[in-house]
Amino acid sequence: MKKKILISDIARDLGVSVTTVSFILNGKAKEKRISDGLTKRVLDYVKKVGYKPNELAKSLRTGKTKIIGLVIEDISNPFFANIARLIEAKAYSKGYRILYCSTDNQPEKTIELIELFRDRHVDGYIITPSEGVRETIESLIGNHLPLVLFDRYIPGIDANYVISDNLKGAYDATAHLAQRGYKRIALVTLYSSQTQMRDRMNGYMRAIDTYQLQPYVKKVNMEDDEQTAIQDFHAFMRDQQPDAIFFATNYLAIRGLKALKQRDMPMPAVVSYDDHTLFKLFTPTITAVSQPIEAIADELINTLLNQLDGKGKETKQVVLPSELVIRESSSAQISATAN
Amino acid sequence: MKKKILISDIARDLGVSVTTVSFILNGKAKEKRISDGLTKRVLDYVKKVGYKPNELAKSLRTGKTKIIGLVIEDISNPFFANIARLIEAKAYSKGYRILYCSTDNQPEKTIELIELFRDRHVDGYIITPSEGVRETIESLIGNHLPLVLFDRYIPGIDANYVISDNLKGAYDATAHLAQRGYKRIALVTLYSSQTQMRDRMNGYMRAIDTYQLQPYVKKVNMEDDEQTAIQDFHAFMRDQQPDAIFFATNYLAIRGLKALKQRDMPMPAVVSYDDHTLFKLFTPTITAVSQPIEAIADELINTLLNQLDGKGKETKQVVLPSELVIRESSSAQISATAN
DNA sequence: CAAAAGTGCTTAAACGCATTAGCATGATTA
DNA sequence: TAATCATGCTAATGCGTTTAAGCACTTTTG
Repeated sequence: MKKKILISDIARDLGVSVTTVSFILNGKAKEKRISDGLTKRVLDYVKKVGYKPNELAKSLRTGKTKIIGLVIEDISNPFFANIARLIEAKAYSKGYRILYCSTDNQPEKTIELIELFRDRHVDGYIITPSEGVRETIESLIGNHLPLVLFDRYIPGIDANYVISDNLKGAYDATAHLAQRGYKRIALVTLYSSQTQMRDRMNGYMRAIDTYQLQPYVKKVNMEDDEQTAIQDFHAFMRDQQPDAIFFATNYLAIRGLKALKQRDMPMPAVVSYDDHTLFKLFTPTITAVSQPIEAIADELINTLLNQLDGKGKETKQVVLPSELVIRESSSAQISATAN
Repeated sequence: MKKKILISDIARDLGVSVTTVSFILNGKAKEKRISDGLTKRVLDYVKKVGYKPNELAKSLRTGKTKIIGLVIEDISNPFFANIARLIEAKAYSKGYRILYCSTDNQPEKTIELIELFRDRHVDGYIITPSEGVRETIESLIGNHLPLVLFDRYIPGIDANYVISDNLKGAYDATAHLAQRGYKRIALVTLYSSQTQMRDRMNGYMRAIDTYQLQPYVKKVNMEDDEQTAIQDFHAFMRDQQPDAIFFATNYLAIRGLKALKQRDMPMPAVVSYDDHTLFKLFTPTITAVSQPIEAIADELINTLLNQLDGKGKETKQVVLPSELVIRESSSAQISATAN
């Protein structure tokens, strides 16, 4: 176990001061008018002995950690996992690393995690805010900490955010079902007042109004265990007999499909908010409102990097269009044969 | 933006020394014989003003960061994402946080990431090693840094690892297909000499021998773009006409299913190594070798925590059983009707 | 030709905390 | 009564960096 080399070792060995070595290492040789000869000598020696600065000491001194905190609802959800992946790649290429945690959308956990990151002095935050975190977010903004929210925002707070056009996406999905001739179009969503859910609900309602249909809304409690949830869903299907269902998230869709499969019920038409790699492999293939994952990740990391560079004083609020990907599950034919 | 409170502020305000406050904060009040009265007074004041120590300074001084580095092949792969999720939860409850990065199984990236974590002084490592990282891992072990490998190991290195029984899992899957009467059972795997792939190949081969069948092996290059890969796969299907396919990973299975779907070919029987939430929703439902995700995560984090506590001097190598989950995709009936 | 500016470095003070060694007091012991 | 000990705390140092300020020259400038 060879002992760690310090900057002072370099300085001593070369007969110069620590400061000089530090300047050279941080690319300030020219600025600080250090001779080319010495610069080269130091650089060569550093490479030769394989010296690497202690990042902790560096961070303590500079206040920068080159770490971005990613506070995300659930890293095992493909939508979030894919975005995380893209963010990670982009951040990496800019010299930033990602520290992440999943919140399960629980307020206490979210708050705790944000404070944790703050203790660690992360340079910036990318957050999917749960409910009840208004004060925490306000405090970050008050302290001028670089921050971007995504997937949802907090009404009344002037923060950067990147979301998809939930209202239009939900409207399009519902309108599509209506145009295909479905009359009893249900929405399956969460008990949640978060903006993305609220907007999807509004989009659904607007389409229902446009086509003068009756709304059928089933709200699901994510805390329920799977059995309860499935029974609950079966009851809803039995009572309301929808001929089409719009699921407000991908995991609701997956749960719903599972429940439908179990009971071998007449298969309604189905649309899911959020696409999934496997939806195109289902029988029938599943129609989905696909969010522009690359664009979201790009906007997120660019907005954050801008802030980190000191640019971007203005807050930036980005709403990206979602695209309705029409597949078999919402076509009248399939539905007819399935019935 | 209120100024950050320091430990020295607490000390000054209370008229005691920084040392005393530090002792109390670190639970050494009793050990250092500090009076109960003062202890309480300090604790109360700390709570009142909401003081939080600077974790960076703490880490610099103690050499501990309370961070675990998770170097994983691909966080957007559900198998890894789910394990990451479980590890995160367990680590969190023990006061550790997770810093993660995806390697894409590229050696240079893996090495770079490990060194990065080392620079950041993470306390421990959980790694899915790519090929060509032997020296890096040896160096970690040589420096007595707590470390657990998973999903695969590095032959000849005495490191902790947690893997599933790939050989038996692959054998069972193949044997299952053979017992169902399939004669032309193909293996689709990667160009890779990593242990998990090697063992799955060996398991397949052993079953092929047992049932005296002919092997049909298709190796896939993950660097190929999707179109090339699909064409390649179609060619293999055309030439070899397998009646059953065992995919060595979940993403190979997904790619394969996609390719099969595109061409509307006669559907072979299918088994995938690694299960997937959605496999039970497919038509037909997909038979899979399911790895014990919870057990893997538990073993991983426990082994690491033990090392971090200074216990567990002995290296620990855990092989957990995989379970064959039989569904429709490998039943002879379905296959017959699909043909 | 004196003052200003440039040159190529170094000194020393942070950054915020943990920790070792030690010091002053009063109580106990011999 | 002096030596010893327990008590309850503090001074001082170290962790590995960055960086503002400075130093002793030489060169340029007005």
